[in-house]
Amino acid sequence: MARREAEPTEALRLGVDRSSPVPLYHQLSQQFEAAIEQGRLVPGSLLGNEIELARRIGLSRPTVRQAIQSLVDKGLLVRRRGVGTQVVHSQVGRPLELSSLYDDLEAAGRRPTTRVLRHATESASASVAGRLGIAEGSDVVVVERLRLAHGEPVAHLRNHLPPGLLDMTTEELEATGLYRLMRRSGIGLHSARQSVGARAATAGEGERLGEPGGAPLLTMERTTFDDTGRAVEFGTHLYRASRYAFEFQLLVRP
Amino acid sequence: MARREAEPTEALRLGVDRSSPVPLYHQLSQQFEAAIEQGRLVPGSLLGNEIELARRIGLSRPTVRQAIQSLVDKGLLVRRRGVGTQVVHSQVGRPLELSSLYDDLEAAGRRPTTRVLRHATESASASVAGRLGIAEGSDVVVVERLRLAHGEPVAHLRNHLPPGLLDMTTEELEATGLYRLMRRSGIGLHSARQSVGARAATAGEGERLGEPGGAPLLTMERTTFDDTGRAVEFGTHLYRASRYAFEFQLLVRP
DNA sequence: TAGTGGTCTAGACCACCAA
DNA sequence: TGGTGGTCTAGACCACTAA
Repeated sequence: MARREAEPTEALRLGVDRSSPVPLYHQLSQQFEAAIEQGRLVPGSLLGNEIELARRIGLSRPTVRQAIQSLVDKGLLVRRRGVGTQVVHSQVGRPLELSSLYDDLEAAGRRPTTRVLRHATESASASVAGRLGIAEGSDVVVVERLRLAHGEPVAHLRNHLPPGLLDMTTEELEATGLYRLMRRSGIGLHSARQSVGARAATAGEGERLGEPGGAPLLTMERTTFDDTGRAVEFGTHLYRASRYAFEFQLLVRP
Repeated sequence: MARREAEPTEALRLGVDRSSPVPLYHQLSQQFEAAIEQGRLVPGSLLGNEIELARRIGLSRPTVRQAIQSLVDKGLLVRRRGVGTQVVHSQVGRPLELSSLYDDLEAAGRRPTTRVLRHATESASASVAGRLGIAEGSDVVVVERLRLAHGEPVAHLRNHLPPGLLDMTTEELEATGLYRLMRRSGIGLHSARQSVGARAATAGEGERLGEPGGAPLLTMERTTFDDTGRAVEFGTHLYRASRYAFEFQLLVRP
């Protein structure tokens, strides 16, 4: 006997526009994603089998699979052989992204501002040169910034960049975040290696950040790579632990 | 004129075993990955075009593409339309994984051991119930452990688990990590929401961890979900900042 | 046993990039 | 202008799950 349960996707008006330059699988995955986000596809509901889905929408099965796979990769759907494809049971948060403090603060409505403390070119120390994969003693751009939220210090950011990579003004650095400037100038950010730790503030660090000496600080070191694998930035950052924590969502690699 | 450069993959002895139960695309991607790791494919080298590659190995192009795509997802390869597929220029570290302190310490050769301080069932507080998605006041399993490396305290771990999920003994908890126990009992870990911060140690916390009161500690809160999206664990952990930092690799979502 | 996703094939046309 | 990856099709057989 055929298990004839209500097929939630039947009410979804799925379809694609073949005259659009947007890939068909992407159009489809966006429709599924919107339906999940708006609650039209509730957690646990089945998408229906791929072959029937493909027939109904007028696509081939591989294309439908590609759409579904992209949402599985995002953690929104789960596939079970012999069972079907379901919406995951609980709300998954934002997927992990290369976090930008500026964007994080702005998204939280905390009105980020930046004070540029230093913006210069100097010769690379061994440690900086090693992180950026350039020769020791060659030129590097150094930027030190104080990041504030609602006028209160949140973090002290020190970045080293390879020379000639990014032509930015101090005004631009005060108006937005470093990652946005990079993306805007066509640098394709790809990955980053991060180390997050903690230590007590020195007297000078405490003064800059508005904390007493010895106060706990979050530390982050990060090297960011573009999509050819070249280092485009090395950062050494200090965060007021009383004002900031890193939040992120991890997906397990199968 | 045909650009006839040395084709590094020609010396790679690529091939698949069709009698193996391992998927063909997976066999192929493993061969590429091994070649990259061993330096037989150096950064920047081209893989050769997909159609020719498929012909030489005796696979269809989609299968070869699937193999390549999995390495692109891992950050080992870069595709450029009109150019080809290249090995990324710098060695990328381990991809981001749901980190297990036990595994991290073991991989670093730091001989992790565990002392179970508490292993009991109690009724869920509002905060714990909310994180685990269960009713307030219902039973939860609580585990408190001290994790040591080379006999020195590194972290204090407190976990809450929904009842009936995992039947573990105190001996098992002393012998291995919680994630390994979960995987061993068939729980498919899927994702986690983490928050990492810092604060000063209280006198009691300092005593347990071998730090003076007021010493900086790394804090982590984590809720872990299985592949149906149900919460399987909520943890509140304290790490000695002098002995431990989180290291991880992030990939930017395209 | 019936139904599902997992894998694989052999083509096709298009969009982008470098020379 | 030629070569590359990006997308798409219409099938096929297999492995796993639930009943």
